[in-house]
Amino acid sequence: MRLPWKRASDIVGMKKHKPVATTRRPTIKTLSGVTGFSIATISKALHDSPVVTQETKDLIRKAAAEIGYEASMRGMSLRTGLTYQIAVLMPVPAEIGFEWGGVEYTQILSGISQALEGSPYRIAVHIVRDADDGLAVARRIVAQGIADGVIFSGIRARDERIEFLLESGFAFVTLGRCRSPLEYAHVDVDNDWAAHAATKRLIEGGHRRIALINPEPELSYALDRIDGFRRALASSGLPGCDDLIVAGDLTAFFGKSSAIGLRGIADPPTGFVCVNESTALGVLAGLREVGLTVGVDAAVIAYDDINASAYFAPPLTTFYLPIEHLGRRLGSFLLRRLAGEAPAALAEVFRPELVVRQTDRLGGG
Amino acid sequence: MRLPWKRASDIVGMKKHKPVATTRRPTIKTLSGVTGFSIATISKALHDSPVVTQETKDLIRKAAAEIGYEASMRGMSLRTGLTYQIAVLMPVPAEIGFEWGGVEYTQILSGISQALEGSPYRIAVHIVRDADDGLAVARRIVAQGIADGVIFSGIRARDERIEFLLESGFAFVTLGRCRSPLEYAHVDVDNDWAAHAATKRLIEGGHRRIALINPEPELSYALDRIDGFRRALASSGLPGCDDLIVAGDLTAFFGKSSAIGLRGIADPPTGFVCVNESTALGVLAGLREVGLTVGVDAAVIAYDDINASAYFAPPLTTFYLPIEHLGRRLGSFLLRRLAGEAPAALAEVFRPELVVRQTDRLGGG
DNA sequence: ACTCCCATTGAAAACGTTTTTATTTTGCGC
DNA sequence: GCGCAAAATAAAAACGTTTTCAATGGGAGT
Repeated sequence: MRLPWKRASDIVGMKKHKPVATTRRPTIKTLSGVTGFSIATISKALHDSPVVTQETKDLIRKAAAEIGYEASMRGMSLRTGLTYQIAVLMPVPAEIGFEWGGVEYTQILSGISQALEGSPYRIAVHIVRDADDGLAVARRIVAQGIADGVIFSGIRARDERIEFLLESGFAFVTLGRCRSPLEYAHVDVDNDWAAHAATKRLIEGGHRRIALINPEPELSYALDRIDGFRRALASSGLPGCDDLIVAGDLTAFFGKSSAIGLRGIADPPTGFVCVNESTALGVLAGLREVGLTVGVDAAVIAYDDINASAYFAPPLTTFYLPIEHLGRRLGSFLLRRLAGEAPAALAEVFRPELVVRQTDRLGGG
Repeated sequence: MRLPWKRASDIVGMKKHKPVATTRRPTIKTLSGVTGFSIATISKALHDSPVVTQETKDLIRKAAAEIGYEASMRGMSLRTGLTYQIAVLMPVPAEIGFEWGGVEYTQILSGISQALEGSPYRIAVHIVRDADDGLAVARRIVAQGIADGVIFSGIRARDERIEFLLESGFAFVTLGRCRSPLEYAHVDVDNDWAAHAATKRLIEGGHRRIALINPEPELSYALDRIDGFRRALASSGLPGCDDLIVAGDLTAFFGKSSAIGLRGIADPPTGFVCVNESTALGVLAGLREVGLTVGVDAAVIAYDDINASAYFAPPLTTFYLPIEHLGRRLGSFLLRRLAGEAPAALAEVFRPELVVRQTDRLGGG
């Protein structure tokens, strides 16, 4: 192993403009000198240990506040083995290229960060290419103790990351559920319900041939949506539309090419259920390109996008879920997990809110 | 100061399924036992110090690789005073609400992360509400040594964060430049040029009244764009359009209401230069609402968005810049800064690429 | 008054590094 | 073979905590 990295002390260009007033930040020893108590007592006092008198605690806390003492993360970290870091696995496909759908993570991070406010924990972002890479990163995080907990998404029907983390007893929360009957902290969206509702809505609008623009089928929530989609058709006594289910990445390009392709087949779809806003935008563009705007509707199940559907032409009916909420839950669940709560209690499934923006009736708009 | 946070060791629900095979990860002492060398020699060998024989280095490195030794970040951190963390200040307005434009940070993070790959540094995301909050966070980072360097954006004409960090000698890189003549590492976009080119293009298309949908005027790049905008009009001998410059947040809502408002005044604009895709989408929606599609064009200067303009109706001409590139530069500049390079050498201004998608001619489309 | 115990506090070790200083080994000239 | 400098390695201190264990004190019970 080689560490070709220079230390900060080596850095030449970093001239400290205030080299004289170099008052190092106070340590526990400084506080010991000020108060006269030993560092052991001080540590205990600041941690509210029952063995130390209330009077002493007050004294020490007051002094700490006065000299502006804050425990050094580095010292704590070494001693306790903790890092006070929450690893967030952010999926970024290797080849981003010109288009990219992965737009929702800013809000997730924002939500998590809000939940972590006031705690000593910080977010550390780890970029992962795919689920396999995610597993590798998770392994490294556990093996090297890089973080105290992990948050990740893009859950697959059978998810090795979940299995591994459960086995190693590491704290984690997922956005999404796998299909294995495992017990772990998670936040999810009721995708089955949303897909069912969206499909049902189009059926009630008179559509009988409905397409489902879905994400890659390894993803757990892709299956959930297929379930809801099929259920809606079946319960309405309509023939299944499995031939109109397409799966791909979440780009507008995929939406567009799917729409064009599907409109070219015999008995083409007149309604589209889209996985997110990007694909919906693409579908609209595709329909325009083949000269269709009336008689074809689209509904979006967008719980992870920029909520721009209102500005599309035509405006789209969506199932909206402020993903920041989910992020906040992810963060607070992980904190509670780290505090010792059992994972069984840490689960929540959100139902997105229907935002009606079009009539969804065949020929309407 | 009180630390109400439990340790990992307190956590009850975290049963280790493999309590027996609890082989702690090897430390430098383990390696010392294995090789017979002292920990001092080992440390030096792994850091490629010239005082240790090549033979010994090889021996130690081989042993290290065999037992899978990796230096503990915690130990290093305490000793060196470094954290091996890069703080990225991610701006998130307090009230996200239903709409939100801040969508680009995922790509920035991805780029930075790519640059950091192979280095011991990791990204730590810090959410900030605004520039003032950013200053407060920067102060805390410096005072408490939370990170070794900072990356931030949303630079203002006069930016206190830059001033503070320069003064304190802390390593940082900015996305954007302030207008003060200071020397610091930065990455930026040639906003003046882009605004000039976009405006010029609309002028050549026959437009004489052109609106500029701009971000809030405290931002440095808002001023740059106004400069380019004015310059284009002036050099074409056209009267200025300062009355058509509007400033606001980067949401589609702002774009829409601006377009509607501007089309309502006397001598309304027929061309729109938009700050980003969200506002452009809003402008299109607004123009639709007032019954206008022909005779009015829009150009987008979008270097920070989802690149969906191709799917708008009509498709928009944009100035595109893959922001991930900028992110990569930000990361590598910070690494070089940390390695001691002078900030003067660490500056790069990108010129976005024109992507023509419409004729931009008055009446065309 | 002498133990004994409990309540506080203090001393010291430990976490895993890096770095300074000291010690040992080697090579060389005589 | 001896002395000495130089080269290589080892020892020890330090970074800032937490935690175990020891020490001190006072009060109650006899």
